[in-house]
Amino acid sequence: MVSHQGDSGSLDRLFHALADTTRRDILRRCVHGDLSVSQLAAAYPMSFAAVQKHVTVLERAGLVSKRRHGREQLVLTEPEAVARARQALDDLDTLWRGRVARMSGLLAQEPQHPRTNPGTHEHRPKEGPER
Amino acid sequence: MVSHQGDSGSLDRLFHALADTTRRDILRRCVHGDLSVSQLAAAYPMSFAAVQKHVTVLERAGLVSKRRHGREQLVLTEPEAVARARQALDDLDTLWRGRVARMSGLLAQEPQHPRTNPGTHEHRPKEGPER
DNA sequence: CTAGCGTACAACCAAATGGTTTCACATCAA
DNA sequence: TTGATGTGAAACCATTTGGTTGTACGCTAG
Repeated sequence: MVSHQGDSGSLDRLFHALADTTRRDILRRCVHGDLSVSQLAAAYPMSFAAVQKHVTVLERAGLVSKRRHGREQLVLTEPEAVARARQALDDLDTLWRGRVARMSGLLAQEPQHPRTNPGTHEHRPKEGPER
Repeated sequence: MVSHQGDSGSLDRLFHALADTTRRDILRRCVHGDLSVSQLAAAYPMSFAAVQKHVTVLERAGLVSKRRHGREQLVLTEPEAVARARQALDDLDTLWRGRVARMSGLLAQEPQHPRTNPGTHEHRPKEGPER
């Protein structure tokens, strides 16, 4: 497997869309698909246009679709896009697991290159400076 | 159990760090943890400082850690952070699945309350200049 | 010790982001 | 028809991002 993802730009858009609290909240609210953009907008302390932009970002990432209902647009989250994002993370994890398996497999025949095995690595050496 | 993640800002940082092809590639290269920042930088068509900034973004998101080896800094990806991101996606998916189950189960006795009060939903509306 | 490498950080710049207000256009209700 | 409502898109602004170059500093090699 390790499906090497085709389009990196689409993944960029996907993760970028997920990288905002408001947008993730919109996704959560729209699993039912019965909220219009304006109903959605009423739930947030920002303008209608701002929420509309968030929805547009989600739409271009494939994370939601819109369905007309009269003059309203009902927003519906697309679980397949979420699955695509998860697949990318799974690929990373698989890579990591592969590394572990390979390490334990080669441990016998790779007799300790002086500083190859870090052993216990400490967690979070320090907090990076504010940028 | 749908662990409602505590810090939204940390998830923002996580997904933002993942939303760049170069950074995802760095993550892939650093599963083995034996590459220094300058070795890493040699692999990309940009300056050392640019790669260093990418590493900093990954570090602040918790996706990599650095380990000093002499005068070099070896970069190591942290699979636990990847798991955190995946957990967030799983929560979304669970929500979606729950919706399907609930719909087929409760369709008879839940006659569509038109609009749930927007104000009562906890949303954590981005306190302060967090962005 | 001195030279050089690897790293960190600052200053700077163009472009993108996230927000605002405003205007235009459909569509529904009366 | 008239008017209110829902949506979309533009212009604009402040801040962030992603890149550059330059400089300072720690560590290792000779």
